[in-house]
Order: sequence, then C-alpha cells, then structure tokens
Amino acid sequence: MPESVALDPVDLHILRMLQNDARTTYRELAAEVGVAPSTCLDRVARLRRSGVILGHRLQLDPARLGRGLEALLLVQVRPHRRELIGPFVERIRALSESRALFHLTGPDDYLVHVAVADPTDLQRLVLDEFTSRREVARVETRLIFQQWECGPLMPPAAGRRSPAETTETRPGPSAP
Amino acid sequence: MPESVALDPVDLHILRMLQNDARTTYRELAAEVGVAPSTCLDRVARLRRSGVILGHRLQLDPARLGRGLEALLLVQVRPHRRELIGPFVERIRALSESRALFHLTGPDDYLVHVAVADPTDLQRLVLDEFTSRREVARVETRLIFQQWECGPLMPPAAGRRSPAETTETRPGPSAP
DNA sequence: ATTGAAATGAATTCTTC
DNA sequence: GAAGAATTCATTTCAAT
Repeated sequence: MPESVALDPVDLHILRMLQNDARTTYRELAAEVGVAPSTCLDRVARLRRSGVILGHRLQLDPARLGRGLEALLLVQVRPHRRELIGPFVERIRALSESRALFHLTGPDDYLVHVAVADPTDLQRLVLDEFTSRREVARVETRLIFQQWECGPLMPPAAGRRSPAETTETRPGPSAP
Repeated sequence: MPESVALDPVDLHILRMLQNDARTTYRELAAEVGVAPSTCLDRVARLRRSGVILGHRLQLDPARLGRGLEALLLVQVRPHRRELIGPFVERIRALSESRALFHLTGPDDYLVHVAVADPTDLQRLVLDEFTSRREVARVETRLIFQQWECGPLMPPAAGRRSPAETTETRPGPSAP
C-alpha cells in the first residue's frame, strides 16, 4: 500500500536540505535549489500530501533531560498472538522511557529502545514493565555505548545488481 | 559531560508541543502555554543553547522513497579494537541504506538499522558491505515487521524507587 | 508547474516593567 | 526574566505564463 513516489532532482535537493535542517526557509531553499520560493512551497506541500514527508520532529538530547542511559531491550512475547501483542505494544509505546519499538522476525519478537536515568531506573523498568508482564517470556538488555543517526534517507541508486550478475531463479514479472 | 538541564513547567510544555509538531509557531505556542510569543522565542533559544534541543529534523517515509524493506543487523566486529571499529563505523554511517547505528554491550557489538528496496537489495547490502569486510565476524539479519516512534521524550518523573524499597547496598552520596 | 509581486502573518528586536 | 509594540522577514496567495 505505501507506494513509491517519483521524485525529480528538485525534490531530492529539497529533501536533502530539509533533512539537514528542517527549519530551512523557502527562500534559502529556493536560492540553493534554483527555483522560486513559491515553487519550493508547492513542492514541499506535494511531498507532504504524497506521504514522503511525514512530519517535522524535534531532536532532543536525552542526557540533558536526565536520561543519560540508553538501552535496547530484546523481548520475547509468548504466545505470540494478536490478543497479547496488541496490549503489549500499546503499553510499551505509552511508557515515557520508550523511544522506539520494533516488531521483528527472528528469535526476539520486539526490540525496545529506552532512555532512563541510571542503572537503577533501568532495573525498575525491566522488572516492573517487562518481566512482570505475563506475556513477556524473556528480556535481554543491551546497553548503548554510543549511537549515530545516519545520513539523509534517499531513494536507492538505480541500476545496481550485485549478488549474481545472472538472472533471477524465481521469475517475478519476467523480462523479455 | 552532557549535564542534565533544569526545566520549568513552561519549558516542558513547550517541548511537548514541539515534539508533537516542530513547526508550531511561537504564537500558537504562546497561546497554548500562556506566555508571550517573545518569551517562547527566548525559551526555545535557551533550550537550543543548553543542548536540550539538538535540531529540527524531517521525518520521511522510507517506503515512499523506494525503501520498503527495513531490517536490523546485529554485527560482531572482531577483534574489537579502535583501529578496526573506527573505520567500520565510518563506513556504515556513510551507507545510504543506514538509518541508525548503535554500539552496544552484549554478544553483538553493533546494531545497524537499514532501509532497502527489497530482499535482493538487502542481500547485496549484507554481502557487499558487511560479511565481505574482514573485521566483520558475524551478521544476523532481522526484518522489521512494523515500527513505532514513541511518545515525547520527557524528564523522568521524580521520586520513584521500586525494586527494593530498602536502601541501596552500594552507598552513593549517602542520605542522612 | 513555475513565476514574481502583493498580502498576510510569523519571527525577532527592543524598550519597559 | 517577561511582556507588548514595532520592525523585519518569511509564508502564502494569485494572476499570468
């Protein structure tokens, strides 16, 4: 359902600028990209409407908010059924300590990125909000030494094809 | 070094609003919080200077950018020495597929959040950028079914104390 | 779809409290 | 620090292309 959107060089340039600083004005954008400010406005509006741009979010420093310790929790939820995972997800999302939540393939069902004050706070969180829940079969805690947000998210460069220069074994919409 | 910053209710209200929508105007902010727009401006400027606010970033939909498949890669880098992990981190950060990178405690040294076009693209990424590197001892790939960004990051509620209402075994700055 | 100019409204400065 | 008025500047609209 989330269908890929066609983007021209102007859109890409605008997105790169805005990912760097989402407060860049349409004037600056226009000057940099080489179109009129009103065009930038129009492009950004369309990128929003088409769903490429989801929103503008503030980036905060957890450490300065008294949450200097971050961790990833790998969680098994068993049995892995909708009736149990729905409420689990809602509860975890609502925790003030949660920064992100992933539902995954593999031995661990969920990965939760949390930010806490200190080890005692982390212990409290794990014991009170995770292992105390009946559906939580296992929690593995991994501390974060350091983290990086990576460069601008951009469309894949077209025309790669590396593991096996040969044609696919499973057809797909076959080429002539 | 990243020292916690004291925040009053006005700061907290402003941060909550801006996390919800970072483009909220100072006028709206002022109306909602109950102070003058110029005061909001001043507060936000100070929050930026104090390092609480790191920046304003655009939130994009990877699927609409042709990156409809996301995964977490658990990576062991061996030997785990600075000379090897420095270049590894730089290379991974520079990949257009990387969204985030974590240096962790535990059996896996790094967790890499990637966004790719499809399984073939993921296979290429793992083989060409990870397992082909000499320092990469092991990669475990976990697909992301679904993900959530969690509610506003806020300072920890003061005055909890749950696992053992008793006093700590290890002293710390002892209470009278 | 893009423009440039006009109008609307927001960000920012400054003086006063 | 905070407020309010005044200024500067950005956003948004619109008629024309």
